[in-house]
Amino acid sequence: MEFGWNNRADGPPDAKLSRGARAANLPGRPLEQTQSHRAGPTYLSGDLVTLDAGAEVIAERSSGRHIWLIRSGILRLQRFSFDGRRQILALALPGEIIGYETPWRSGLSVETATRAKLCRIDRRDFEDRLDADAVLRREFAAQQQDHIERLRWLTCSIGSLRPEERLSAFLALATCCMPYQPLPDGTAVLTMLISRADMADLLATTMETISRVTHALEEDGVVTIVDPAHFRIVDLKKLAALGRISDSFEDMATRLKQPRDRCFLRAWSCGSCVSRSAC
Amino acid sequence: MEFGWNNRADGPPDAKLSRGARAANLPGRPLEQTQSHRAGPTYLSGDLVTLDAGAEVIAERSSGRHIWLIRSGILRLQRFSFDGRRQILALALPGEIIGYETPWRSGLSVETATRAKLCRIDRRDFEDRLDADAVLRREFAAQQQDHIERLRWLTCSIGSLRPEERLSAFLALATCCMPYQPLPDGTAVLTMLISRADMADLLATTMETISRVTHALEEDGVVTIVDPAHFRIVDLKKLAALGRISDSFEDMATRLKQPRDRCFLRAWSCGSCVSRSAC
DNA sequence: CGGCATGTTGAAGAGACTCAATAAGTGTGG
DNA sequence: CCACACTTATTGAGTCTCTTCAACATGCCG
Repeated sequence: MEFGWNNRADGPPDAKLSRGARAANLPGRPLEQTQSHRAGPTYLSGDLVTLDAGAEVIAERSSGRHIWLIRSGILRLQRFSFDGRRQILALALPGEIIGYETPWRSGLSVETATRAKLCRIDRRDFEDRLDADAVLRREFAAQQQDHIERLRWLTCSIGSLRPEERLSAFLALATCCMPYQPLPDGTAVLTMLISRADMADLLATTMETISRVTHALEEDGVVTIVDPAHFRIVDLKKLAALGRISDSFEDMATRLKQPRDRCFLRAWSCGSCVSRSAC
Repeated sequence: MEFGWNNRADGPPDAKLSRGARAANLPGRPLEQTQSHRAGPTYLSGDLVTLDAGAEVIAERSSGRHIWLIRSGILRLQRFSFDGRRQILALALPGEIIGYETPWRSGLSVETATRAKLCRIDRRDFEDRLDADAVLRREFAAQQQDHIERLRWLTCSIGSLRPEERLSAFLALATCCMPYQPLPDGTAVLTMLISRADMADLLATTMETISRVTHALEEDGVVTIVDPAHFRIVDLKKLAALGRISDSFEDMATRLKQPRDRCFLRAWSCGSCVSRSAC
């Protein structure tokens, strides 16, 4: 079974499709709303929660009593610096666990970057389960490892690549974890699920630079901008080369595409989740 | 027992003391030498190895069969980008395990940043031991967590701080893991064990900028440059504030100062190591 | 239609890099 | 002990990328 948005019954709704994307029958991107849908103590353990984009999932100073399994959507792990600037440290994808970071002090917070469905899990529960189940343990260790490697990629990119190179790499990798619909001519259309601001804060640059660089890539004929949320990837190989990840692209792609969710989703498909087909 | 260089019998030799430092009776910094002392398959498992600064410990494409316990000295985990530029992703300190990164492909390598004593351990051995010993397992997990947090700090610093701020934070943190000798007047002298080039490549800037910023900090009266390898820290609080880590300094300091080595050093004090007092 | 959020474009300025020259310190040889 | 080679660190000048700030465009929704 392949892991991909195109095969999902609960893919993003078509509500915010631009004219161009609607005509081409492409998936739309959910609307970002700053609706602070706080995760209060009202949800039962294992309960399914649906949040709009921009909702706070874990506050900077949180008890850390709960962790979250992502069923759909994308979350961002971020930190605000003294002057209000934001650095996104990681995007978390469906099937991944987020919030297990030890004592939740270091000024990190987690928000939804898109509309998302989450499963809240009690930390104690989670640890007990992991202790008892070697398969889960192994899966979780693999996730942690993936997390570290992505963070290392990010650090190296920010440290020694130019914004254009970082963005190229990001777009190339995004084809592995965002809707990516092939076209008859061999190219394919990527649906960018996160906002320009999120891209900028992940890649440690500004919205303006992202915009400029995107258009520069279009000039170079590597991508075409269908509309702000849809890029036609003309030359994925070249994109990876520009992003300096030609060598590691296969590896990174495999990990991003992995059906990470299987065992966790099975493990926590009980409770209120089991009653919904979306799970 | 406190973790500190000043208490160590095997601290850095005084051979390379500058005039100023020698007069003040400060510890010296070992000489950087590009002597590529490859770790061949001749060492026995658990064997103690002494390497000069600049020696390759793990090559970019390594089998990953061995991991290393650092007994003294500092190692650097690094990656070279396409144009030969280097990004240091982490410094590894005494008591820490390095080289456990899964399949050793992603272009990472490990070298000594100072003269170092290492203990080579067979990966299988290590894993078996970890499986059997909950204390070791916990210690190792804590190390991994520390590693992630430091990497996150680095990412945020590079992403949203200026070189001067990054360096300030680094100097403040260095007081926790490099020789730091208090003076009667309340200030203290930090011995910088790594080279300007390493500082630059860790903080994602250039040697020139490091030099300029260092002198700017001296202008501001936060530090005094005794000689290239010795800084008198006049105002540690202000340094941390400049580095934007006032809030988290205590936390980070505690973790850097932790006697990380105890259980690992005990666990692998057998074999050839036990016969040397340096262990 | 107007309000609002998001995204794009332009112009100016600053910060950091590059390149090059110089200084300081170390080790070697005679 | 000193001259020499060599590494490491510092300083200077010029350049350029990227940010900043501002205006403008676009799309969505009431």
